[in-house]
Amino acid sequence: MSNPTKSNNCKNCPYISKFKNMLPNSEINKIQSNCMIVNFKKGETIVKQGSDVTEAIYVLDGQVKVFLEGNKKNIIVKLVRAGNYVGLQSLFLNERYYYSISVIEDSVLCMSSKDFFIDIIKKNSDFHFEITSLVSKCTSHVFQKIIEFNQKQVKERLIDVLLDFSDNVFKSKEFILPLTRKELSELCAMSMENTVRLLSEFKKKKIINIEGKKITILQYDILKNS
Amino acid sequence: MSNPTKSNNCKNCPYISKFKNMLPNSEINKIQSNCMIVNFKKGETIVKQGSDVTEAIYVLDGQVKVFLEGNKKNIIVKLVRAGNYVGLQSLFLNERYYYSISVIEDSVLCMSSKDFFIDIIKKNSDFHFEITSLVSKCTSHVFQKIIEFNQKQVKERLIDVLLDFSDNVFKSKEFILPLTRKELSELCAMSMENTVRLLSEFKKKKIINIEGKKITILQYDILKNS
DNA sequence: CAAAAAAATTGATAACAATCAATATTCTAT
DNA sequence: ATAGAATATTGATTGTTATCAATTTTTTTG
Repeated sequence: MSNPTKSNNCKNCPYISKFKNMLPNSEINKIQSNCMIVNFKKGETIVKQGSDVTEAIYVLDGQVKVFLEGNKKNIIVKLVRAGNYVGLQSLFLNERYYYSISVIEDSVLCMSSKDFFIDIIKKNSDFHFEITSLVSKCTSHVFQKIIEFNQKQVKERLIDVLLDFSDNVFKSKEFILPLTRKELSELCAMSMENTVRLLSEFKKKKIINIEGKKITILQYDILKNS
Repeated sequence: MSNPTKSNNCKNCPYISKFKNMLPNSEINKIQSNCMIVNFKKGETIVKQGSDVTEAIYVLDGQVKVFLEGNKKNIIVKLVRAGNYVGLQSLFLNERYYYSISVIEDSVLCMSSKDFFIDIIKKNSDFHFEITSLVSKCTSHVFQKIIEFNQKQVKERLIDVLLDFSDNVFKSKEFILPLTRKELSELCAMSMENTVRLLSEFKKKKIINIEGKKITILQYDILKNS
C-alpha cells in the first residue's frame, strides 16, 4: 500500500459514473472530498480476516480476491475486478471482517469511511437501493458457490472456473491466468495437486494448452461437456 | 397453504414491532392494509427454485427451511424461525429464486408484494438500512456455511448443528429435532447414512441420547471437543 | 549471476465419505 | 386396524480427493 491521495475528480471517474443518476452533484462532490485513492501492489493485503470494518472499498483498477482463511487452506469466494465495491456486505454489520481481501494484480482502490458512506446512503434512497441490490447480488453469488462446491466434483469445478475466465472475464479462448496454481485451487476449493493433475490431463488430451500461466482452450465444447 | 387473510393489527404484532421505531404509524398502517397473512402446513412449499419473486415474506410463526435443490440431494442453507424475513436477498434483484423455501413446522407467514415493499423501503431510510443490514447478515451467514461445508469434516459439521440447536435455538440440552434425518443431513451437507451412523456412534459412546427425534446431549464438553 | 525460495509437477498412498443393499421402524391414510 | 409409503438404521463396498513425498521449474533477491 502506498501514497494515499485525495480523489481529484469523481465526476469523470469511469466507474463511479455508474451511480451518477442516483446521486445529485452535490453528493458526488461530498464523496470526492471524502474519499481516498490508494495504490496496492500484487500480493498486498487490503483487509485481514478478524479486523475492524472502517472503510467502504471500491476497486478503481486492478483485481482483488476475497477469501476465507482456514486452518491450512484458504477458499477464494470471489474475484472482484475494477468497477465494483468489495466487502460491502460487512459495512452494515457491527461485526469484524470474516474474510480477507488481497490484491492479485496491482490495484487502485477508492476508500471512504464507513460512517460517511452510511450517511450518504441514508440520505440518497436510489443509491441506497443500488447498494442493497449489490449486497443481494453478493449473497446470490455465495449461494451459487455452495452449489458449486458441494454438488459438483473437482473436475467440474475446475472446468467451470476455466470457462468463466474464458466466457465472462477475458472473453477469449486464450488468456493469462491471474492466479497461481495454489490460488486457482483455492478458487475451486480443492487441493493444488489435483488442480495441476487435471490441467495436465486436459493438456494431454489436447482439450486445452498450457504454457505457464497462459491457457488456451482448444476444444471448448469438449471441455464444456467433460 | 390456506386461507389468506388480511392482517388486522400490525401495530400489536410482536414481531413487526421490532421495526416500530423505524417506521411512522402512517407507514405501518399502509403495511397493514397491504399485507396478507397465510397459513402453511408442515411440508408445504412456499417458494420454488426457479419461480418469480413477487412477495416479501415474513415468518410470523413456525419455522421454514431455505434450501438449494440439486440433482439428487438438496442442501439446506438455513432455517428461519418466527420473527424474521425469509428470501429478502432475492427481492432486490431481477432474478428468479435460486433456492426453494418450505415449511418444517406449521407456519404463519405475512406477505407483501415486492413492489409495495420496495416502495416502503425507498421512502423510509432507517427501515431501508435495517433491511440492508439483514441482507448483509444473510451473506455473512452463507460465508460461514462455506467454511463449515468445506473446511470441516462431516462429524464436526453434525456436532456443530447439534450444538447450535442446543445453544442457540432451544437453549436446552434436550430438544425435539424439527427435522427428519434426511433434512438433518441436508443441513450438514452430507449423506443421510453418515448422519445416522454418526448419531448412533455418539449414542453408543453415551455422548448423546436419542429417542426418535428427541435428542439429549449427555456430555456437552466431550461432544464439543470431538 | 548465483543461491535461495517459491511454485509447479507427478506418482503413490491413505482417508473420508458416498453409494449400494438389505432390513427395520414409524407414519399416514383409508 | 392395516396396508402401503416414507423414514431410519446398519453393514459392505467403492470412488473421490486429500495427503505425503520427491523432483523440477520458475521466480525472487542479495
